[in-house]
Amino acid sequence: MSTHQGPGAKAAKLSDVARLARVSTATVSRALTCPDKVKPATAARIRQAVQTLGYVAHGAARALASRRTRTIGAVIPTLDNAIFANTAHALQKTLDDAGYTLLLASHEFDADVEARVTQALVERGVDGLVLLGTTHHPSVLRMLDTHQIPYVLTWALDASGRHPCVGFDSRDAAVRITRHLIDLGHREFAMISGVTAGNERAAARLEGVRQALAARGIALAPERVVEKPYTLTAGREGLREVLRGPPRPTAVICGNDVLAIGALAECHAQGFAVPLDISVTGFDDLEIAAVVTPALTTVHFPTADLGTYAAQHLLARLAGKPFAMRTELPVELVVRASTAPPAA
Amino acid sequence: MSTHQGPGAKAAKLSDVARLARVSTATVSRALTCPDKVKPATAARIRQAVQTLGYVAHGAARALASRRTRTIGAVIPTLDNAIFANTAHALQKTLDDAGYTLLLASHEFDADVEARVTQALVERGVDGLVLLGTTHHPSVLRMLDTHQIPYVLTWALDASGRHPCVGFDSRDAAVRITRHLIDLGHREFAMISGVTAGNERAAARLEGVRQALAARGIALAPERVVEKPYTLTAGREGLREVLRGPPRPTAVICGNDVLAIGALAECHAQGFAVPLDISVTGFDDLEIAAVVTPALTTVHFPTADLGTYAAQHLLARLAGKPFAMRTELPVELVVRASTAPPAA
DNA sequence: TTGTAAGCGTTATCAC
DNA sequence: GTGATAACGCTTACAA
Repeated sequence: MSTHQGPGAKAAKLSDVARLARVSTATVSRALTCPDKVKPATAARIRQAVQTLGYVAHGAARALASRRTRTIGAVIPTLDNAIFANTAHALQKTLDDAGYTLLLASHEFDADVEARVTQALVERGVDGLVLLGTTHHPSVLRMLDTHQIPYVLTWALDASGRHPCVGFDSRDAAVRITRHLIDLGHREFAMISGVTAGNERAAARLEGVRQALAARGIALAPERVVEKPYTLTAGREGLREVLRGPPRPTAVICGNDVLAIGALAECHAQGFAVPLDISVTGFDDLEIAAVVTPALTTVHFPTADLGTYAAQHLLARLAGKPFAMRTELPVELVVRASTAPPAA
Repeated sequence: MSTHQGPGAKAAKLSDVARLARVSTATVSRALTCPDKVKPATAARIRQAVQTLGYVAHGAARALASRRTRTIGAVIPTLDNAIFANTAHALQKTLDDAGYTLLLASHEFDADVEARVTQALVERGVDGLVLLGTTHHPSVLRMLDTHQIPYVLTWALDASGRHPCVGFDSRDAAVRITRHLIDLGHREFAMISGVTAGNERAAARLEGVRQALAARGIALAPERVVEKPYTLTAGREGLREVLRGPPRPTAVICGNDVLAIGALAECHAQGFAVPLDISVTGFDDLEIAAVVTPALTTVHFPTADLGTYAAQHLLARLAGKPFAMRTELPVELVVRASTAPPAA
């Protein structure tokens, strides 16, 4: 039963609760944070007073005195890509269950912006930080060190072994999907990559494709590689571009699922049968890719698990529990339809 | 040029900067918040000291002393739906440009959780709050009043006129789309609605459809209405369910675009030509709906603009500038292909 | 333009 | 178990 306050009633503070409950502020503070350290009767009186006054703790004061905010920051490239929103969602759920609040910031693939928003989060006093990827502005890691802020890198695996990380191996995934296509008999490849500048994941995927092809002696001509932002229309454009001039590629690998869906849409628009005339593959694999485009072969990345594990990693560290320095999540090659090349 | 700190160097505080710059803490504070109130030479010395020490302000202390956090909270149903992620993204961009940080919380369509996370944000000391929809737990509005926190309701328009809001009229949009279909000649309708419990937007859309049909004397049989969560597979299921038993509906209205895309996928799976055999319409209209499903008729909601305007509204209030109590954003009926009913 | 000093609302360390 | 009280790091009158 909540007691109604008059409109505009001034916000109560700890001392108000203390006065009403006829105890000291210290006791109220204890009752609020470790209820088992006060006598049940006292605790009840305090609870009652809190109710009556509609008391809500002042987070800043609490943070200043306790030197903890129960807040975790996450810096992601963008919320506009469902795949990151997905990770953010999992992060937020896991943290919320543990009584932590998530502070979310995005940088739209700009390293300077990333440094700025990270500093903003540090200023806000986050107890821990989730960073996406392994390459960061030097000032970022320096800040984390200076302020002794626990952090975890996600969506990638740190090769140096110096940073805690939970992620998957984009390059290896690209190698696997490419080998799969080669094994099916494809020889004419094209790639619609994400923009590799400032995006190590996009770069790793492109590199993996290149490497797997080179290992089998297959060339990937420059005009067969285009870099595009992660949008559907860019995927359509990309397909048109890699189709210029014969021979037509039989396998088009896309940097992510959004590009792949766009490419598929363009295939249909141009009258190609997929996967009969041309094979399209992608990464990330949103639910939508699975439902809308049954002809799509993808590497599925467990992006929600990523958020959950990253959160758990930080929570463990904050609780002083042991934690794995490096967690690699498995990725899955999802073949939904035959992607063999058309008979020549 | 940043000076490197030894690893683990203790975080500097304002007084350290003051000492190094040979000024008082007050002057440093001023230099940091209103640089034009200190002599340029002093400011330069202070900047230098800040650089050298890698000083980062302590947000909690600052918030406690200044009684402002430069932080805005937003409570949304979920990040899992791209449409809300979209609004969140716009919010965050606009706020970031103004030097504010966004605190994001979601409640998964549970009113109690909403109350809890809102309180968490109030505890964090948000300077303002963005709330989605007009119906909220009573404790939520009471808290905002008690703490005098500026807020704005979004994604809906407040009928009472008591709350600042920026949104659109879901019911009216539903009426418009339904009338459009009636005018084309449809008489057999079905609706795959979102879950209306705890979701006033879903309820408003269903109500709008019902009302427009009733106004023209068209019945919507109970078995022609199913409520589903906003997922693609639910959309497929929904279509199967409303198809049970003749006569087959010629027009299926979906509560949002995700359901609509799922329904379309199921139409294809069942061999229906869309929009020849059956017409599918939806709301929200993600980019993906436009690219992947050219047969889809939708009402397009400007969800990104919503985030931008909501942020601007709060920023204006915090700056003491005038602001519109109620902002209605226009929605757009997007017809991408004929949706006339099949000849009987 | 700059310095002094009194808070801001908690928590935490002591005694009791 | 509970109560004083000194921090916590910064802002902001007010004074100089």
